Amino acid sequence: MVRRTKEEALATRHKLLDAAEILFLAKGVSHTSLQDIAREAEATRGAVYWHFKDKADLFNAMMDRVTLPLEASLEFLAHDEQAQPLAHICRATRQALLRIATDPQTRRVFEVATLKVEYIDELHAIRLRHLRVRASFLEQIECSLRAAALSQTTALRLPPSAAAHGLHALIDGLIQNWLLDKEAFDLVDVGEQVLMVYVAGLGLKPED
Amino acid sequence: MVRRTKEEALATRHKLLDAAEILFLAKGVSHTSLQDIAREAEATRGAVYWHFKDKADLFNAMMDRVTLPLEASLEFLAHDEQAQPLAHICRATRQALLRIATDPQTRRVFEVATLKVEYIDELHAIRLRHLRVRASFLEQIECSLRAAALSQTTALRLPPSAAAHGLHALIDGLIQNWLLDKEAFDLVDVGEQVLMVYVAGLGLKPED
DNA sequence: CAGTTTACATACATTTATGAATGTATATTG
DNA sequence: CAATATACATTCATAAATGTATGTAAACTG
Repeated sequence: MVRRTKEEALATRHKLLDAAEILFLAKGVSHTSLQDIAREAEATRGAVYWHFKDKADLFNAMMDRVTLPLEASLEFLAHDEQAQPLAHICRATRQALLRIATDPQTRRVFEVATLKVEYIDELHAIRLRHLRVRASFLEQIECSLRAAALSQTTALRLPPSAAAHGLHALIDGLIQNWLLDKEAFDLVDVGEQVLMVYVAGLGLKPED
Repeated sequence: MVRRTKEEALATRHKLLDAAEILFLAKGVSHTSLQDIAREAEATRGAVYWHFKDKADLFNAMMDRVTLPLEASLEFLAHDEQAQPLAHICRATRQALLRIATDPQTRRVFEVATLKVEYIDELHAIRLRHLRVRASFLEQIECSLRAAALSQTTALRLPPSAAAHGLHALIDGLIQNWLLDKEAFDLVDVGEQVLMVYVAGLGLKPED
């Protein structure tokens, strides 16, 4: 009944994804039925199946809504600012941590992706996405680290690849542990501090 | 039929847990039915429900089988070796990484706990366990870092708590990322290197 | 060695999720 | 403005998982 206009349809699509975020976070992905999602969004499973092929498809759409813009902004930052590569890393990291700590939607989706979903073939896309993001992140870091070492005429204490893996693990580990218990420490503050420690350990002097 | 002796019963219990490890890893916890587990273990759901209350109970038993001994050995190491606290951290870390990288059961269970299960209230125990292990780990690290700074008569560049959180995040992040893609880097080698970098960044000189 | 408990296997009842099929009123389009 | 496609809602059939209840033969116990 009451066929909706295109904008209204887009709105229900977003309501469905909003509902999914909430419910996935609360009950986990696999324990949330499409029925649940429809109910929370004040729609029916018909609407769900109209907009999405199945739960995996819906899940991916939910991820896209947050990660695609985020990746885009990372890409954007990457092409900016070739001087001061180290400062660039620090700023980008700080911005990401701040975003996770303050933007509810980003936090929700990150938490779902980290703690509320099982990485299985059905949701293979999430693993691929994760790996893809990581790869570009690593590439970016490695490049910046090389540039920083060059401009400071010091050699890194590690092969750049290993150094980049460490830096990434540090940030990733911080995020995951913070999501597990948000009271344990301040994500942005501690993140900034330990990042400084790590780059200092690499033999680099802070820029800026 | 054919009632088993106590030892045989224990054996089927272990077969069930073995089966659970395999299947959880392959299909994820929530997509593995107790039927699946029973079949894989060449038993029936009757056996499963005899040994375990439900899937959550079985899951926890599976975790215990690996983490309890592991925690015990950590405890053991903790009371050892008060001199050279830094070297102690390095050795303990190296040993843990080595174990994850080489012992199939440990790796399986870690991978299940990290990637193949949803942290929801039903499995609340897993979150609590995770937090408990982390807390004791942090305490241990923080203590060792203080001791190291004291013995080297240098001040840490960070408050010890933040320094410990960073170190833990570094190791944890490495493990998680390695589990996500084991070809990406060598866990033990890179782990050792980045750990050195981090403690150097803290302002400490390597012991040993 | 009789009684009891153990260690399961089997059967049953209930619930629940899924996907497909169908219905339908309205927005959109030529 | 008629035809068609859209945006759902409803219904149905099927499958599958769970928990419980019951059966049972052999191990254990006094």
